[in-house]
Amino acid sequence: MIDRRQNIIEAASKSFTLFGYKATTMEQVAKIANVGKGTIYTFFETKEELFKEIVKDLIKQIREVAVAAIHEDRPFHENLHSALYGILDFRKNHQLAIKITQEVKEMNTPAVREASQMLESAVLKFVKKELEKAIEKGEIKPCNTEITAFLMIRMYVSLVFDWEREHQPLSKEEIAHVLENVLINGLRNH
Amino acid sequence: MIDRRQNIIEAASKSFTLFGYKATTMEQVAKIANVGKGTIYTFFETKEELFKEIVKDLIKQIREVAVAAIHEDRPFHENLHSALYGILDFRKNHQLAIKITQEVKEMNTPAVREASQMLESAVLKFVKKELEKAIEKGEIKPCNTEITAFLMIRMYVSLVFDWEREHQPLSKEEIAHVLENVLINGLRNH
DNA sequence: AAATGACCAGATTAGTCATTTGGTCAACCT
DNA sequence: AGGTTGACCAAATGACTAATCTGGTCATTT
Repeated sequence: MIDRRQNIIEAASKSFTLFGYKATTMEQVAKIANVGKGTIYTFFETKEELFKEIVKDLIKQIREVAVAAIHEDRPFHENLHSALYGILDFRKNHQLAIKITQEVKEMNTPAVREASQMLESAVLKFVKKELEKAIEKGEIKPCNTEITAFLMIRMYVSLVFDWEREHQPLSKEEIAHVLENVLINGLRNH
Repeated sequence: MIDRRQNIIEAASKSFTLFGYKATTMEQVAKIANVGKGTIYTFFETKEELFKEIVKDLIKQIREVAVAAIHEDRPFHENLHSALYGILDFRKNHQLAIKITQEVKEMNTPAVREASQMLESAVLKFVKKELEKAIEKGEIKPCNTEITAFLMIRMYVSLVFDWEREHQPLSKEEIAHVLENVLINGLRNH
């Protein structure tokens, strides 16, 4: 029990992942972390702050996944595809991310909704930056990067999460193909 | 009180619009329609069937709006824009459509969810047909019309409904502009 | 023959109260 | 003395129940 703070974070993370934000009690976290409940409050002002700390870390991990998917020498659409797909794949497999989305849908806890928005906004910023880089390189034409990033993410989320609600799920390759044809090349018949 | 059936439909429509599906009682409908409760059941098997009848009519109206927006001599993207925008504008202003979306979000009543899906699927079919027509005419290149229609609708809904959750709402012209640049022409720098 | 509303079983709701929980702080180690 | 703790509190929660409501039926009325 050397680093009590880290200990608490790990315990809380476990509990949030397992039971969600609302169903996690501070006493539960204290027990898992092997500390008294009061100790938690010497490191974190509130339950919410503790949660935010963990979400911040989650966002950091996501950014790492995205950055790792980018190779400066590859064409823009390939990079964007692997980055976005990586992000969504991470989110699809990361238990805490799943719990957050679940909880925001079925109980709409304010703190959880806020966390979810922060997550979204981090991804938006990332895509926007990539768009700007691509425009500067001349790979794509100038456009409103805010709206375009927003749309691209929506499309990706739709393809990865929503499409399979009523259809066969799409493979990574199919999604890449759709992205390139619809978004990059455009539908127009040249 | 000549056409009792129509009378009931109108009363139910009023009530569904005002209070939503769940909060509408058959007795309420009977009272508004000036008939006995039993009479409703001589025309409609269940509350759900009555609701579906009304939704069917709503879909018909939407189709009319969309069809009216199409002019065969205009380019594909203009038609699609005015049709989709017309649909969403209708939906945004039609009280019953609003109630349905609200209710499916906050109570998720099965009958209402189903109605919402039927609505969506009707729009999807419409856009898909328009895409096929445009491909045949050679206006756009061949593509998976199902996925593409799905994506276009998602994009439109995102732009019209979701974007303004955290930004200035977009004008009709801005949306048309984004549609043409992102979807039709593509982002690639030629 | 068509329309009706009293009626019923099952669902929903309002109200209650005991339990739980986030957060505090005086006592307690070390 | 400074960090740690768990008993403690007000507020929130949720389990439970009684009362009400509602979709649907059907014997009676018109």
